Amino acid sequence: MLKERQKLVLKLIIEIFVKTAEPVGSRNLSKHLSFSPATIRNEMADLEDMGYLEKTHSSSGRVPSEKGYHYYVETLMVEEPETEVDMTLIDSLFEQNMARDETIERAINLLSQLTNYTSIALGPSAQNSRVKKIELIPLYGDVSVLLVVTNLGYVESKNITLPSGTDTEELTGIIRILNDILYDVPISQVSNKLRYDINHEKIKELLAYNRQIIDAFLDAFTRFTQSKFYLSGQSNMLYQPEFKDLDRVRELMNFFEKNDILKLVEHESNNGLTVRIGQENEIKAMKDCSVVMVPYQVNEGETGTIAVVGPTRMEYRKVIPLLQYLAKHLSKL
Amino acid sequence: MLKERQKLVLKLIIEIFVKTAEPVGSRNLSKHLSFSPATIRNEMADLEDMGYLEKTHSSSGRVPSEKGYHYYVETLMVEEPETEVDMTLIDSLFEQNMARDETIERAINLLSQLTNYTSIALGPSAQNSRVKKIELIPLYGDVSVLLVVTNLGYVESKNITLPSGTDTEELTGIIRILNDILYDVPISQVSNKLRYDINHEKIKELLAYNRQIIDAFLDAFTRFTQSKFYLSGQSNMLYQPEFKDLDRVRELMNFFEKNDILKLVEHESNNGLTVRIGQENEIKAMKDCSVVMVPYQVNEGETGTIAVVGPTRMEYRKVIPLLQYLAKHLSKL
DNA sequence: TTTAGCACTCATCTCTTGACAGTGCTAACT
DNA sequence: AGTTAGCACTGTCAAGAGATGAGTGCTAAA
Repeated sequence: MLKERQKLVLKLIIEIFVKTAEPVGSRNLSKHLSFSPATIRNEMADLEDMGYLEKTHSSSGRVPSEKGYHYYVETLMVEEPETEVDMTLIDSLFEQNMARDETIERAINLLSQLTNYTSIALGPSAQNSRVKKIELIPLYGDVSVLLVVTNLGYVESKNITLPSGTDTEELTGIIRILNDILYDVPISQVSNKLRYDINHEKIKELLAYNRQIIDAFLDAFTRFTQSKFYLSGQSNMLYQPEFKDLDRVRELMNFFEKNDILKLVEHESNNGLTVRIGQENEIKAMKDCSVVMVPYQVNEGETGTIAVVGPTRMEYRKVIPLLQYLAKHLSKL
Repeated sequence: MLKERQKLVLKLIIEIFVKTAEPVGSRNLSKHLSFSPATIRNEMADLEDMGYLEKTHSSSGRVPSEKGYHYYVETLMVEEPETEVDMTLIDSLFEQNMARDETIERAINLLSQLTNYTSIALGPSAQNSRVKKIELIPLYGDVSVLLVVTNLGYVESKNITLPSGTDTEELTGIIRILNDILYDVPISQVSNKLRYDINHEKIKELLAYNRQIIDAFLDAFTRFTQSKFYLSGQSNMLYQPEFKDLDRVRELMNFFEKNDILKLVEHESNNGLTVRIGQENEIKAMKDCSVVMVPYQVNEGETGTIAVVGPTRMEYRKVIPLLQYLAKHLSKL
């Protein structure tokens, strides 16, 4: 158990380090505290022994350890008061009443602007919705567009070229069959149903008729299962002093460019706030980085995630409330 | 007019510099040529006087000037023979017969992989297509989804909440009116038509009835006019020696992150290959960068652009044929 | 016209040095 | 006991001094 004064010192060190990114020395600390540098040095030595602080070299000031950050986030941290102002900015964004996709995108942009870190949103996927209606609309020549609409309003389309001279009535027949088979089937089960439920007489009929339509379907459906994702403020990281080394920058930017970030954000079983500090995200490029993520719920079973990626030296007391506030807003949409 | 030997020297300097990114000296050149360093130095001095070469400092080797690159691209350059191999890779990508969006995305990825530069594609916009069909499909409660389909198969949708207790028949009536008014109207004119053609009796009726539907429409239509765009291989630039300076990196990454790249790629009136070398793209972040772009045509009036961004010291003789080859393929889709 | 030779110019790398920020420890003070 | 002043010690960082080397321009000879 930490003594009160130790807590105070730890908190101060973290908050100063978050601002300056420089190891914090006893002289510097004593300006904010009513103890002499020597006393503070003793406390720091103790905190280091307990694993809350580290040194960058034998005669440097102290730097928080991952354990230190954790303790800070869990017990020491108090919400940054200025965050209130930022929240009104979020409010006003939501007042504009835009389409959800755009709202998420703008929210993520705002978030990375407010925090100066990188923001990520994983949109809800259509995977949990069910087929509502399938349509085939003739366009020109032999080309038609296939439409699939789900019960939550997700839409996917794909152009297909039918064998020339296909009978229109026959087509409407096919579409009717598809609607019969697939109505109210969850998106996640459609491809199985189409592929393996071949015993079904009607599907046999269909396959015999035109393989291409089925393929177009499968294509459209796989697109349903890919949830959109938004990324903003990557370049903010370049202004963080921990990325003054070009190799680190390359590593990080490569990482952002790949879709590996998805793995990072896949939220934990625990469905509230998750804070992963430093090494905990096992990705090499994310050394010295932390991820804070919060799920949001859009509909029954439809959940997405928003997250902020920053250096371990992150303004948790600002980021965490902002993320939670944003998630609450998004859930209300 | 350049003498043959001068052309040879210029070409060699450019091709060596493209590989090494180091100023090219006379001794180095003489290894590839059957003249002594002194002779070559004389030619280089002449080429510098004519503005094809530059020095980084008084006693450094030579570096091509922008004028030098231009001359190279226009007259000296011969297609890199290995590009053939890359083209078969492009071929095999197109054999997979994916949806167009995905094809473009994958093509751009491949392109940045093959070149080690950054690739951009500007998808064709739906702006030039016409309204084919409008539908309103009830989902649950008072929520319906609005669908707009164009004659080329573009689809946009938007969920709307209708005033509770809206009559279904009334709704189908509204949709019929909208279809009547907007059928075959070019997307680019829809919003004008809806907004200013208010004299039209039927629209008056509609507005009186429900403002929300109109807004949903306008929203869906504005999304039609935004052409998708694809960006890949940003981080490739970080491995180019011209970006060993962090400030440059920040500038460039910022630029990539903003949608300003669109401005860069907006293709010229001249509808073939465009090569913009160095300062010609007036954007500060693009100092020392070149852009090579080629339009591709998808349908009557539907054109997009693909482009490669790299350092001025770019492998033009590889990039240009690849881009053109890719554009040809995309046009065939 | 070509080439060898030479003096000269920068950029770059390494080594040294001094300033500086911070620590741990000891001894004195409350 | 807990706190504080003093001091020797340690590591980082920036600036300066050579030393090295690649490359040039110019001149004079082949």
